[in-house]
Parts: sequence; C-alpha cells; structure tokens
Amino acid sequence: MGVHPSLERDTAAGHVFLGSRPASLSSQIVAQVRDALFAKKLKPGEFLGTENDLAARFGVSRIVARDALRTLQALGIVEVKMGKGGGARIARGNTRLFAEALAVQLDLTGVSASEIMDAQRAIETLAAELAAEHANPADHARLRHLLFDAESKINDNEAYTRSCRDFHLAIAEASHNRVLLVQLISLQHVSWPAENRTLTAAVAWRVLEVHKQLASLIVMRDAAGARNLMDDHVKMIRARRVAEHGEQHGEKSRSRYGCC
Amino acid sequence: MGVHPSLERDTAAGHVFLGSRPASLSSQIVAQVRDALFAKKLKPGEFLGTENDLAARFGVSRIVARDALRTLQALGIVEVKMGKGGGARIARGNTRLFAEALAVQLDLTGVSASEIMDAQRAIETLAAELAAEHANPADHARLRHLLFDAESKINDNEAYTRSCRDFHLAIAEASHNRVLLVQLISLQHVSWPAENRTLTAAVAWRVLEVHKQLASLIVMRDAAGARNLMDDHVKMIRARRVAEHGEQHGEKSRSRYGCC
DNA sequence: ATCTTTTAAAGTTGATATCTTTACTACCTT
DNA sequence: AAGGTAGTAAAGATATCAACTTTAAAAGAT
Repeated sequence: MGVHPSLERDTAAGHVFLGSRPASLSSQIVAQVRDALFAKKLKPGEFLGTENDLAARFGVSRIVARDALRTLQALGIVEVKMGKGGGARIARGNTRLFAEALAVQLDLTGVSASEIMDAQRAIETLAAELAAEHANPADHARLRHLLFDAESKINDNEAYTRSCRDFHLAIAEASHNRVLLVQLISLQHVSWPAENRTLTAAVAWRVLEVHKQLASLIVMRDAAGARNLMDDHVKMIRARRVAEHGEQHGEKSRSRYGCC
Repeated sequence: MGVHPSLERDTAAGHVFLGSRPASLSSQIVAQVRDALFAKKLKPGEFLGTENDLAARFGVSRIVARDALRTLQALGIVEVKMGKGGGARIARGNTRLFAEALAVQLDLTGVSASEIMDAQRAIETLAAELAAEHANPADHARLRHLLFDAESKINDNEAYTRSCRDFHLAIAEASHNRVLLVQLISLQHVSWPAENRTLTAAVAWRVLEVHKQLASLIVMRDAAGARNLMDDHVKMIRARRVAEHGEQHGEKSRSRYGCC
C-alpha cells in the first residue's frame, strides 16, 4: 500500500521559499501534510502511509520521513502504529495530548496564578451559561452522579479534589462546546493541585453546597443564574489560590496551587 | 560540553509503567525533559546538549536523541541550532507556534463556527473588562493608533480586516493577561478570514464606531461598560459568521468565515 | 467436519552503527 | 577590523537487526 495520493513529491527543489529559507526536508513534509489537512484533502482516521512509503514518495531517506512523522506525532496530527497494518494515519482530535502542550507553553511563558484563574473564570462562566441552555438528561444525570460521588469522598482530601475537578469538567461538557472544553482541560492541567492542603471540612461542605446549587440551576435551565453563581464561585477559588500562592510570577515553587 | 546535569540516565528499565508499557526510548527522554521543566530544574534559554551529548548521557543511539529533540522541538520546548556552539536549548514561550497547533486540533475535532465564536465571546469580554482595569498609557496609545490605522484603510477590505483583528488583539494585550492573549490568538487563527466578502462600507463604519467606543470605555476605565459593549459586539460578529456559514459542523467549505 | 487454539510468517516501527554533506561559529590571520 | 578558514554540530543517507502486531495457516479438540 502506497502513501496517500494527496501528497506529492516536490521534485523542483520545493516551494518558492520567500527570501532564503532552505528549510529541512522533514519540515517540508510536515508543512505539506498540515496544508493538506487544512485543505480538507486529508481527513481524520485516513491512512497516510508507512515510513518507507513517505520516504519513497518524497524521494528521501527513511530517517527524514521518520523525523517528519515524529513532528506530526508531537503536534497531534498523526498517530503511528507498529507491526503489520501499522503506519501513520491522521489522528482524531487529541485533547489530552494538547492540554499538556498548552500547560508547557504557559509554564515557559511564566504566567501567574491570577492570570490563569481569570481565564478560567471567563471559560467557566460561559460554560455554566451554555450548560443551562444545552444540557440534556444524560448531562443532568452525570452532574447528579458527581455530586453524590463527591459527598461520599468528602473526608478524602485527594479524591474529593479530583471529583470536584470532574464536576467542573462535566459542566463544560454539558455546554456541548468543545472549544470551551479543550480550554478548560488545558487550564486545569496547569492550575489544578494534586492535593489540597488548605481544604478544610467546612470549606469542602460549602463548595459542595455551591456545586449543588449550580447543578440545580443548570437543570432548571436558569442560564443567568448559573452564570452568576459560577462567576462568584470561581472568584472565590481565585481569591484562595492567589492568597495561597501570591500575585507575582511563578518563578518560585509554582507547584500546583490549591483548588476547590 | 556535556548534557545538562538535571537529566539522568534511566538505567533500571525506566519508570514503573502501569500495566505494561515499555514506551519508546525517545518518549522517555521527552518525558524527562518535560518533567525537569515543570520541576524548575530547567529554565528557558538554558543549554540542554547536543544530539551526541544526549545520546551519550542516556546510553542510546544518536537517532533516538534526534527523535526526542524532534518531538521536543515540535512541542515548542526546545530550540535547535546547527554548527559550532549549536545544540538544543530550552525555548522561550512560543505563542505563535502554539496558536497554529491549537488551530490544527480544533480543525481535527471539527468544531463549528458557533462553538468558536462562543469561546471567543468568553475570552474577549473578560479581556475588555481587564483591559479597562489594567491598561497603561502605552496600551491606550496603541488602541488609538489602530483606530486611526483602520480608518485610513476603510476602503481596502483585506487591510481593514487585518487592522480590525489587531485591534481585538491589542485589547487582549492591554488586559495584561497572557493566557487570554494566547487563547485569543489561537481562536483567531481558526476563525479569522483572510478576506471578508460580506463586509460592506456601512458595516465597516459601524464596526469602527463600536471600536472607538470600546477604546474610550477602556481609557475611561469603565470595566463594566467595556465588558458589555464587547459582549454585544462579539454577539453581532457571531451572528454574522453563523449566518454566513451555517450552524452545522464544519465538514464542508469551512474556509475562514467572515469577521468584523 | 467444524470450531478453537497455537504457531508461524510477514510487515512495520524501534533502534544502532557508520558515513557523507551542509551550515553555522568562532577563531585566527592579515 | 575585516575576512577567510577550520572546527563543530545538525541534516541526511544507507544498511542492518530487533521488537512488536496483525493475519493467516496449521494443529488440535469437540
């Protein structure tokens, strides 16, 4: 089986690179695949070819094809399988891989806790609003289940924190907006703590109460109410996180600040 | 010059992988670098090593080190230079590379125009609010300059659209929140059209008027006012885009829908 | 005879070694 | 100080073997 027909060998020394950009062979292959994707010549799940296919198609060595696939893999554009019937194919959307990439980028730019929490407020308030408008019975059931789940884990700090995070995610899922969901996953990846030292029993109960109110506002389809309550809720979380961690840039000990 | 000291060879067959995942050697190196980054053992700009350094340090072949660097490069974690004094070093935050990556991901998941515009509304309303609170004189000057710039290009559809996009970006910059800025860049990368066919002169003037009001609300530090006006503004843009393009998933002709 | 299990084979990535070529730096010469 | 030169490191090529995974054929049991 050959390489996907939408990719063509650049025999004539490649594109007319503006100015003087020789660009590596592998990056040219990457660019072609990316462009083919945007041009809808390649669709998710479609077979792209094996390392040897690509090498033959582009008239380069296997190493170059391999380099290109490594890059495309890191970008979440292709998935590579080993063994017979293996090779590279266009990936489905890959939120988890991507959330980690965003976390790294935010880390490299050294954003502060308050910046992250402000963005989270923007995302989550709209998610709550849209969830109230678009949630279906399955979403309602999931929210109820997570509330029950959290209550049963209220004495286990770590498990409770995890359940709490899932509740926030479930609201984003209930909004049926995949952009908001991806963005929230990314931000949680940066901002959510593994464990929460400042979480007392009293706070846990208060948080649970707010979550219950949020869920019932969403079930009652009160978009404005859900939005306002979420706004207050995230503001409270923000205040706690910033207090725990300080306002300044995260140069020191930015090891997962507190949450719910 | 050797490899960075924070990286250590995993002689004992690597981490305890849950279940049974040997994982490739290159991915182990990638994971170590990423973890070292999160643990603040590696800082932006720091020298990581050459291909041979890494290969020697981890006791693997140069190709493996190369694969790892390809991945880290694609993730925007390292920058690689050729020649004497070259090698890999930790990259500075790289929003542009990243915006493209998010655009690809959103493309792969096939999000609709309405989903993107809703998320954009969440980001931009908060950006306007924070810009009113945090903007400094330099930000004010930039906004004024862009208004002047747009007015001069009001008959050049493409240039006007570009200037318009920069105005929205400038507001996000004025918020001094880098998370919002990155998210907006990413969304614009997906949603902003190269040219805008449905943009008439009347609409252009109306948009410019709204932008002027936005700028003056930000200068006057009226956070609530800026927020509300931006909300209306983005809702209007959203309505235009969705009408142009339809509600359904972007399987067909999702070629950069209209804007301002 | 048919169905299940085991085994073998083929194809593909993973990884190593060695080599040539290309491009960039830094040093050195003038 | 300017420019040439040598050294260094990535870019690329080729060959080879190992590890893995699916498919299919072969052996066994029902």
